[in-house]
Amino acid sequence: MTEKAARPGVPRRTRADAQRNVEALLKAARTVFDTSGVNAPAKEITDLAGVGVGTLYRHFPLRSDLVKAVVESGIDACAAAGPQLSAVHEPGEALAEWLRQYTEFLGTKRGLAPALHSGDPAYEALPGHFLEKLGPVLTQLLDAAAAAGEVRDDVSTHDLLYAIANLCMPVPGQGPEYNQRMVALLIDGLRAPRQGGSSDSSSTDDGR
Amino acid sequence: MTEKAARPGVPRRTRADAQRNVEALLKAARTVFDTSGVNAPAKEITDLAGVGVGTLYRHFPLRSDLVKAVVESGIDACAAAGPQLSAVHEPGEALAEWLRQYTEFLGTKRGLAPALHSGDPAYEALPGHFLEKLGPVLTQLLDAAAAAGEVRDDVSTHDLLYAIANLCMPVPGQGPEYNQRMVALLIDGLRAPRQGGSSDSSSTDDGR
Amino acid sequence: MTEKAARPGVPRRTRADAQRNVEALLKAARTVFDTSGVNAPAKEITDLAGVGVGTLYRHFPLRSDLVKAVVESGIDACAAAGPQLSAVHEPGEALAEWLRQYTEFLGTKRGLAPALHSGDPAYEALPGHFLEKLGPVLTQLLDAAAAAGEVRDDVSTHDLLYAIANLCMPVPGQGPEYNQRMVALLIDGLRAPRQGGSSDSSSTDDGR
Amino acid sequence: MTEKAARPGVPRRTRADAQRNVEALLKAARTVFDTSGVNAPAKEITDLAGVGVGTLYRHFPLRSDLVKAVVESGIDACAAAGPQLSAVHEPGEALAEWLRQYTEFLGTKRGLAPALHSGDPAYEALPGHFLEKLGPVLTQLLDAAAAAGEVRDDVSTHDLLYAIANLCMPVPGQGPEYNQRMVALLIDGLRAPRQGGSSDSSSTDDGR
DNA sequence: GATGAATGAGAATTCATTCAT
DNA sequence: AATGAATGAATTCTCATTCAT
Repeated sequence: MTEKAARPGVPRRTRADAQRNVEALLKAARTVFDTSGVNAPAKEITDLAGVGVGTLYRHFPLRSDLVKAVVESGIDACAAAGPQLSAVHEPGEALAEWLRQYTEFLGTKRGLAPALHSGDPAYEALPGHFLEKLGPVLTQLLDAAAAAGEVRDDVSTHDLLYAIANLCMPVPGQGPEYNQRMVALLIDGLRAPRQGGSSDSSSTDDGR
Repeated sequence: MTEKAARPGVPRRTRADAQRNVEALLKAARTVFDTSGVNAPAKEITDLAGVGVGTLYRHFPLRSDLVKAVVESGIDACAAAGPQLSAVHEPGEALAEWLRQYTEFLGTKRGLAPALHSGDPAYEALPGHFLEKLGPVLTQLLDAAAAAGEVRDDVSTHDLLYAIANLCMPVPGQGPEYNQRMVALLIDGLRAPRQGGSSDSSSTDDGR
Repeated sequence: MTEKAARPGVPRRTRADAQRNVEALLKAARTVFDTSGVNAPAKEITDLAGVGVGTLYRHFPLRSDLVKAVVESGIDACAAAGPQLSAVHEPGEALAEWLRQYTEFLGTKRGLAPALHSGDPAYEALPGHFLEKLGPVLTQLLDAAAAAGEVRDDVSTHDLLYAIANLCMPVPGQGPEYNQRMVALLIDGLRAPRQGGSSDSSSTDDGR
Repeated sequence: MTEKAARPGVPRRTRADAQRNVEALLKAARTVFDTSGVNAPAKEITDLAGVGVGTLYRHFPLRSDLVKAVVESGIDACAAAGPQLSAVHEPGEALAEWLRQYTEFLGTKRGLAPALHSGDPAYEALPGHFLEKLGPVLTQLLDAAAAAGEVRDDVSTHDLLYAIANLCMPVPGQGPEYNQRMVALLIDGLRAPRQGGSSDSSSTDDGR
């Protein structure tokens, strides 16, 4: 029990290898997810990472653990951008810009989208992680912009986070710039005075 | 339905059963796809349809055949709505209304979305079917609205068809009305004068 | 639904094959269990039976289903012997003889013993099956013998069924006749006037 | 314990730790064997012992080494009891009492029984260890009792050692006292005048 | 044409064992 | 000596697909 301390010269270093493996796995997973989807055989990932399957299972016992780790990588940077943008832009523009960055961030994780929509209960928790980290950031931006009258106030943080995530799904024959373009369209809709539809559609129950 | 009569010399008596089976399979597939995704075990579908697996394979040798059939069911009605709407609405509103109907149509096929984004090459052809049938219809509406200056002219049929398909992906905790709401936002963006960003953002390369 | 009836000439015969497979599996399982224990790889059994693994899983989804089936095969014959013996023997001898036959029956299932004692919860239900079928039979014999004063009355059906099952566990270097011999010893103990220990042992807590 | 002193020239300092580990492993193994069987994952044992897997393998390279060590722990005390009992009891009672103590000893190792009956060749040697240590002791007692006419003379040491080991297998819903009771029954049979079966069973080939 | 039993390839997962630290 | 990360063989189980009836 006290032996570890009793051997000061052995700082339990092997961790470096383990860390390297975890990173290799993460990197490989990102690649493979993009290539073959989140349900790609574990072997494909470990082969790419150059480790044995056992190593994958040691660090990520559940497939969803790996997915989660991939999802979460980079999310902090995205969250951090919010306050910074608020500081240097008008509320509306800060919001728009953050959404563009968010879109870009999602472009990084294209292969994950199917997992989020797979319906597999194992991934049910994933969106929560997004919300938890990014929700508060976006809420801040959204509220500020709404308060300044620069965007409509009937769209929630949650609405937006998911709508954009949806718009970021890869589309055959199109790259990330397509998604940026569509998101821009949505943002325009957000900033435009609410239209809802002309004359007769105003009576339509459009689910709002 | 009229096929029996179409082959006078062939007393193909069971044709009615086969037809009934195909329909049962289609119905079951729609349900199961929604519930368990497009890769649900074949057994799940055949059990629900009340037929043997063999019957499924006879009519839909490839899984993608079944998916394709499900995708295509109802698409004609959606396509037909275009001209009708053009006839009774202003171009912009006709477009908006058609997109709403398209959204509703997609709501019918929620379970299919993952297939479209699965990356599985077997489903690569699916989007083509959409485009083929619905593309011309939407193009007509879009061009008319753009010509009338009611919508921006830098968004293509293809762009829109996919963007809305993306926005129609199911979101946890939300029903179809959520998707309608987000689509409405996109439509607003489409009808709004192009903004691209406020003053300073005009210089920003916002990916468009 | 009514189609089956509509084709009287097709009596759904394939069952013969299935039945043959089930029997082949049961036979193979009995052999393999004896050879390699109840936890032998499924492949070993299916190879011996000459069927694919899938067939094993179709008929016996759980390993314990197979074990149970093996356990139960032959149990009815054993149960049936009870009344017959009662009819032609004195109570004490009927009991003894039945226990001998029970021992012989267990010899048939030597490989199963470890399963019963594996502690694996999957097999927890197995003893129940024994009890259910054989318990009543033995109870009858035991009560009759006790009533006739030919055996002690402080040993229950349950006690005996398990004790003998235990005594029937294979012993290295010994065949079934060893087990018969030990069971005979137990039976002698059962028929002997209760001793509990001589004079001084009467004060011993002998666990009874 | 006294080993340090036993090797004067070798300043083997860590010996104490090693010893402690071995003991911890033995204790843990006993527990785990009882709980999860002899084939429990090594990790389960090392976790309980609070050591790394490597340590387990250092001291017990083969699983059977560990099992053997567990089996043997306590066996000496059991062996030693024989002569003591002979000294203070009549031959028959000495034997009976020793068998009771042996039963109690086995109760300590309940989890091991499946190993002995697993058929796994790795454990084939185990029974030999029993025999080697306890055989001579029991032989002495048995011979004395037989010579005194207090027990039948057609049951061997080997027979008894195994029969009782079998009777000591855990039975669902029963504790060690059940096993004591069944062993007592066997002992009664041993002490009873040989019966073999009444009149008519004498003609039965009852496997003896 | 319909059925469902059989097949067997494929994927997940576990765990004994090795070995670098 | 101790540790625990890494490995990968072994095994289970599932399911798409075929095929005899």
